[in-house]
Amino acid sequence: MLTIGKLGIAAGVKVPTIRYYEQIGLLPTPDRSAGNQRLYNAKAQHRLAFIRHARDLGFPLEAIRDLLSLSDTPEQYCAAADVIATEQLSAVKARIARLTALQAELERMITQCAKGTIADCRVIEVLSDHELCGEGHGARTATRCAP
Amino acid sequence: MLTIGKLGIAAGVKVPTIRYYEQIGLLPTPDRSAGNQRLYNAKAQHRLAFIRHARDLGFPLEAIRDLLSLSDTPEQYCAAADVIATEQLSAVKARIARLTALQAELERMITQCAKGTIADCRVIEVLSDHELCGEGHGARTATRCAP
DNA sequence: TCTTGAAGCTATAGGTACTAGAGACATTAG
DNA sequence: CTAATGTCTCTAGTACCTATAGCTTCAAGA
Repeated sequence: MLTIGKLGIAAGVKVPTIRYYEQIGLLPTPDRSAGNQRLYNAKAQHRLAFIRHARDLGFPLEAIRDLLSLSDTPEQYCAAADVIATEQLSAVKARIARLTALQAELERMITQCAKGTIADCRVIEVLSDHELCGEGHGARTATRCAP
Repeated sequence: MLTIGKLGIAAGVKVPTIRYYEQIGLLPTPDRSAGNQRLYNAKAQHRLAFIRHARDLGFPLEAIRDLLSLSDTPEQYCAAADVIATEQLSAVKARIARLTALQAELERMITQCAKGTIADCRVIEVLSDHELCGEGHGARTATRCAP
């Protein structure tokens, strides 16, 4: 059984964040020690690691709640989870493309910087170019710049 | 000259967000029409598209402010610019590494989830398994995905 | 020209996902 | 046993928007 601090280290999540996840119902209320401290088992650690990775992937907490409920009721089809994952995948690919372009421009700037001023800074041009977006623009947060 | 609504459509940013960016000094105060409506030129549109893309890539507004200062003051000393660019470059590289790992994870998820019910679906397992993280996972804070 | 409906204005409040702080109790290393 | 660290609850604050209210301006059709 892990205390909340150990769990946080194991899963890579800060302690107040764990308590916050419990508060909003993403994590079940854990057992308590004689001194009222939270005690977590391996299953809780698994669940928290899942939440943390999904957040890293850009899933909003509500989507994570849905995914968890799908796994909590395994008789359901997985198509809903697959749809969410596929959406996130295209968003991730678009981000990688734009970051790679920005990386190239920053490297060019740093090289140029070795010789004079940055009079021809093109950072804005590089990152304001919609060509790197894919297509649709102006959707909502999670899927911006991704079909 | 664009009105704020047209600008929002062009750059993929909601109208209240544009006003918010102006309020916090990320966008300069624009000209106004006779009837007090904001009017934007192509330069403002470029700048807003840049902000939006940088936000999409996960840069905090303060980092964006730094990046914009590179192009706002091209005459500034290269040393200062170099510091900003180098800082941002390492942030960009870390993001690319992490996103690439996450892309692999998502692709694996989708493949494994292609058929069947949640009972066979390894979405939760894959996403809670630190072994499948790859490198850049946890770049945001030093302690995430700890051993 | 009038009108009507979308789009703009300011100001304020609310939302998501945390994060930090205070002050008290619990646990553990020396 | 004591000192240091960890955990408890609670409240408040942050970053970054987003929605609402109540008003004014603009543009296009009758």
